[in-house]
Amino acid sequence: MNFGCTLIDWYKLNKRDLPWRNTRDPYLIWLSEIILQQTRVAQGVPYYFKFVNAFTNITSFANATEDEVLKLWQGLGYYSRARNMLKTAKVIKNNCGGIFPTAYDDLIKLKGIGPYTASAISSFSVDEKRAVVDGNVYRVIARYMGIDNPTNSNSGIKVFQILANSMMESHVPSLYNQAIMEFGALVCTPKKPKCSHCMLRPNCWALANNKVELLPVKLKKTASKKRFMYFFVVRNGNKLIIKRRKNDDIWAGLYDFPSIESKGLLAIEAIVAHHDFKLWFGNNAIVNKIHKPIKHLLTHQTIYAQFIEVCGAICLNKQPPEWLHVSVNELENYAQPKLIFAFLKKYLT
DNA sequence: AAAACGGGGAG
DNA sequence: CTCCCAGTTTT
Repeated sequence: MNFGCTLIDWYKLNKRDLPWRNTRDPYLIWLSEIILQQTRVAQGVPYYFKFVNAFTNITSFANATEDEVLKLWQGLGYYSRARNMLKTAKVIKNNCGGIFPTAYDDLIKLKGIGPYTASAISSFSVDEKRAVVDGNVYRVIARYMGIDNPTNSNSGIKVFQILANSMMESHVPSLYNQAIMEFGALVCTPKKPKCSHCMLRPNCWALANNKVELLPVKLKKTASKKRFMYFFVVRNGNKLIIKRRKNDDIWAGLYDFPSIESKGLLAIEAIVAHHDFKLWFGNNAIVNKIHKPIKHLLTHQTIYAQFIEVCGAICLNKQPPEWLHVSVNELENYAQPKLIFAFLKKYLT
């Protein structure tokens, strides 16, 4: 029995019952695929339901505001996915008559849809013959075939795509693609793979050569950077000052507080002496409360954050025009980074 | 070719 | 703590 048949037989018996399976609707497949980019299934499922309920079809999605979409996306990370979804929804509404494309060559032109997602949507919706290559596929092929090209190198990406295409053979693309990914997620896992009861074990190169834990090979990623952020919590009656984050940094389009940033740890004396602090709050501002520092871990940076409540003589005329005064019960309409959301939850109770 | 982009779970 | 997840875009 060959590779593909073995995978598909296993899949039919062992697949998970996931909410985006059993549909050919490219809109629903697109929702699930964007949500699942660099995201575990368990984390993505609730968001899939949120979006399906909020937007029944691509046109209703296209009519949303960016704030609305980001609010639904809050907590999922990689927020450019949400902003790109809205751009793509508008393009489909305005240039494709609201009909979601199913052809790889059309899909690949859309924002947020790369080679993996275009392959997934085109194969799952209309069985276009396109082999998906995601983290699971890299792992299964690297181990089964004994491929040690780095999966995140330019040459490695090419090699794995070619191998993935040829290994699909003449199997039903939707079925084969789902099967190889599900197998990678459930059996050929990154850590502690279930080799002992793997049906591919007779032909697995890595198992025969005792290299299962060493494959796939991945080039080391850049070291995590440290950042020190100081957020000013300014209350004006029942209103708080928030602002929308710029597009040149993390959390683009989400809302946080006026803040300053430093390369290193700052004492409170240095914070109140900071140029921006004096500009915004004047010399008579009172630091009401200094919250305990928080260490917020991201994949590529470690953020040391501190929330500082400020009151007293606020220089209202020196406030940047982009600052918003939002009443406490309206805050829930503004998407916030996890760090800010977690603070507000405690602060407001 | 390399860096940037979040948050969570497993080990 | 490190690794990596149904990757894509930007530099």
